[in-house]
Parts: sequence; C-alpha cells; structure tokens
Amino acid sequence: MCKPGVSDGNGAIPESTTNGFNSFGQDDHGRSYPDSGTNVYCRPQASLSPSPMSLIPSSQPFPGSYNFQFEFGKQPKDTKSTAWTFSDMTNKLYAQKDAMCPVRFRIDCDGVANGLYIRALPIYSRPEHVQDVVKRCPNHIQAPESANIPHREHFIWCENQGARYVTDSSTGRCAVIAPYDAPPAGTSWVTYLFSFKCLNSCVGGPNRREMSIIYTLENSNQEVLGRLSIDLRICACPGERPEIRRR
Amino acid sequence: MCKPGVSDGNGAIPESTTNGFNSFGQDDHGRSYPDSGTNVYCRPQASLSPSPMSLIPSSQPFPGSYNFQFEFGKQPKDTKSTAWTFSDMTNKLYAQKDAMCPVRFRIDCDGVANGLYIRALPIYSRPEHVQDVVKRCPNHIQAPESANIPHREHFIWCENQGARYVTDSSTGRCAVIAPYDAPPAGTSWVTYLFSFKCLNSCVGGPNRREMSIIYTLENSNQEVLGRLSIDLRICACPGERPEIRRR
DNA sequence: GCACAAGTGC
DNA sequence: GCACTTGTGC
Ligand SMILES: [Zn+2]
Ligand SMILES: [Zn+2]
Repeated sequence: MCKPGVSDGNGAIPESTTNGFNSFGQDDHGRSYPDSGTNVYCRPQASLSPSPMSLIPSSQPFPGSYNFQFEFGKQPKDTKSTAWTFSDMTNKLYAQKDAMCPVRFRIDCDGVANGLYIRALPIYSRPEHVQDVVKRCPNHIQAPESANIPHREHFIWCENQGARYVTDSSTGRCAVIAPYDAPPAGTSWVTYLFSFKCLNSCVGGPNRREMSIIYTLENSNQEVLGRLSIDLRICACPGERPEIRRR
Repeated sequence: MCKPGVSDGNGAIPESTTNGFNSFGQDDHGRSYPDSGTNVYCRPQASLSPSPMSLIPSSQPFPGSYNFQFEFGKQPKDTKSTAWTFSDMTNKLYAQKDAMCPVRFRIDCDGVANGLYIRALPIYSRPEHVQDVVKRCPNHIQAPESANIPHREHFIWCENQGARYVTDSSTGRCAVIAPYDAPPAGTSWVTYLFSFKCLNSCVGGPNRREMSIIYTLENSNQEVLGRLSIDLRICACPGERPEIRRR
C-alpha cells in the first residue's frame, strides 16, 4: 500500500478537514431568497465584515504527493444540444441540470490505494458569495422526484457506489464523498459520475452566482492530500457558450 | 337587517359552499414542479379524463339579489412603473407581487348587512389548468419573510381586519375570507386590500399559467349570494401591457 | 435550434 | 426604463 505524506499545498498547516470554515448566509440556510424587499428578487449582500480567509474553503489546486489529476470522459455529442461539455481552455464544465458528467481521477500510486476518498464540494467562486453555502433552491428540493431522498438538499450528487453525503454541522456546507476505487485494469483513471441538481439561475439557490467544484483527495482522517478546482455552469443549453448567444 | 334570497346565478342548485369541487394536481400539493423529466421545466398536463364541471369552482359572475359589484381604488401612479393597474377594457388586474391592491365592493342593502363575507379564491383560468390548486411556489413559501406566517402557502392575502385563511380539506383550495363590513359614511363602497404572493411566472407555483380571482359574496353558511371574476397577472412590470413589450 | 417571455442589474 | 439574460414552447 502506498502512502505519501500529507501536504497542504498552501505552505500552511494541513487542514484536518475541508470544513474548517464558516458560512454567513442570509438566513439559517445560508441561502439567498427572492424578495427580501417588496417585489425585488435580490442577491445576497456581501457580509459587512468580510469573513477571514481561513473560514472559506480553499480552492487552491495542488496535485500533492499523489499527483492528483482529473480529466473528463468523452462527451455525448459535440452539437449545441450536448448535455455537458468541458472547456480545457477555461477549465470550466458546462452542463445541464441532472446530466451525468463522467469525471476521471488518477493518482500516482505504486500499490493499492486504500482508505482514500474523493470529496466534491461546491462553492460560489466570487468573493462576494464564497461564504454562502451552495444549496439547492426550495423549488427543486420540494420537487416530487426528490421526495424521500435524504440528500435532496445537496447540489452535487455522485452516482458511484459508496458515495456518502455529508453536511458540516458547524458550517452547513454540503459535500459528497466517494471512496477512491482502484482503477480498472489497463488504466490509471477512475471514473466518477457527478450530477448537479439546480441551474445556475435557480432563484433561492445558486441564483445566477458563478460556482466552482472543489475536488479533494483525502485520507480517512479527512486530511487533504490533493486538490482540484473546476469552474461550473449549470444551464439549459451548455452547448451554447454564453458569448455566442445571440442578442 | 336586509336579506335577499340566496340565488346561484347559474339557474342550478345553489352552492352551499364554494368548495364543492375537486382538484387534480400533479402531486399531493396539486402543483407543477420543475423537471419531472431530466432537465425540463414542464407544465402540468391536462388530466386525461377531464374533471366534471361541477368539480371546478364556478367563475360565472352574477350580481345576485344584492347586486354585488366591485371597482378599483385609485392607482398609485399612471406611469409604466406603477405597482398595479386595472384594465376595465379587459377586466384584468396587473400587479406586482406583494403590491397592496385596493378593491372596493358594494351591495344593495337598505339596512345593516350582517353575517356577510367576501371570499377571494384564485384559479387558473385556462381549462387545461383550472383543476389545479393555485398555491405559492416553494421558493416563496420558504422565504424568510414568510416564515411563521400560517397562511404562507396562500397566493392571495387580504390585509383587512378579520381576514380568515381557509384551505378546503377535500380539494386543498386556498381562499381568504373577510367579513363584509359596513361602508364608511357617505359611500356604499367598502375597500379591501389584497396582495398576491407569487409572480405569474413563478416556477413550481403559477408557472406562467393565466389566473383569475373569484370573489364571492357569501352568508355565514357559505351560500353564494353573488360572484365576481377578475383576470389577474402578477409580474414585475404591470405597467407594461404584454402587447407593448419591445421584442 | 430559434424566437419569445419575463425577471433583473444598472 | 432599457438592455440583457436565460429558461421554455414549439
Ligand atoms: Zn433549483
Ligand atoms: Zn413564487
């Protein structure tokens, strides 16, 4: 079994968990809601006293000793109606809501990687919103097809066996953790299927705020061994790059 | 005290209640939800077997023996940014969400009208949707300013003293009932303030479906003594008639 | 895949 | 009050 040392990639103390941060939302659920005032859908205001950087999850990528890497599986079609597309140029994933997006990970490992995990955590990438917890909008949480699903409030779902949905009790951040499986014979890449359960535009949820996914490679003590960050846009037409849209 | 006889205006048996109808929604809440399929915001389908007319609330106006009538108070401003405007031409109220709309009612009554009530019930006016219960969208129900408000699921609110929010136990229809007060000295019109707590476009709620308000004059036995119907459109810019909108 | 609808930022 | 954004119907 291979086990390189824990590193943190920021030259600081290794995080014993990815959850060492706080969120400052508009309400108990850290969400922005429509019409806090009369008839105005408003975005959450930046908190008056900005939260210390340490309270915000790090999105600083670092391969770490395991040389943690990702790539995307082949996209279904290359037309404008594709369910998802990843731009290497911008490091941004465009996907429809609920589309299964195959993300492959690999690590440098001579033997069997045991007790390793992939954590997927969504964040708002803009500093004004990064302190807010990414949650689904009430409309989608309450939708019948999410009824009785325990993780229905989670924005990122992972279809892999063994995926575990966690909500940090102090911050309210929702993440999904899947065991890092051994790659199939003949490759070092392991595929994970992620889907995203709100649109970027969902009122009462993401509410048009730009997002990123933070993928961390962790050991069973939740020590971060490597980190990746991917920008994310969930929309009806991921095949249409925003700049191409006709006026 | 004046008390003309109960009439029904349809030449049929008087309704002993406005609630003698059923709703056939998409789910337990009679609502349309986003993405019943993958990534498609869909409207509710018309039920395969159309509901009998008797199960749908009547919106047939009739003044009745009391000569039940309405008019609108003076609108705040006549600019495009008005909070509400009523078109006599089309019998349609255009209003912003949460805007207080003053509706005046009058009845022919020589003495003191006692034990009379005004009921306001919202319906979807198109036959495809009339069987669905009008409720607020989950986003607005869950919004912090609606927390702890018992009638937060109601689409129509009435600000008058004595307003009572009722939900029919068999149909799930939500209505608000206010006592018919004596008009102030010098007029026969009594003013009621109504507000509408979702946009016409609210996903998971009205979801772009056209609506009407049914106002009924009732006695304390919920017998209908008169009925009025007003078409309704709740939107961000009620001052802009839909036809005027620039392309 | 286009044209429309309609809430939002500014 | 305009222009833009972006989900939706067709
Ligand atoms: Zn959503
Ligand atoms: Zn609403």
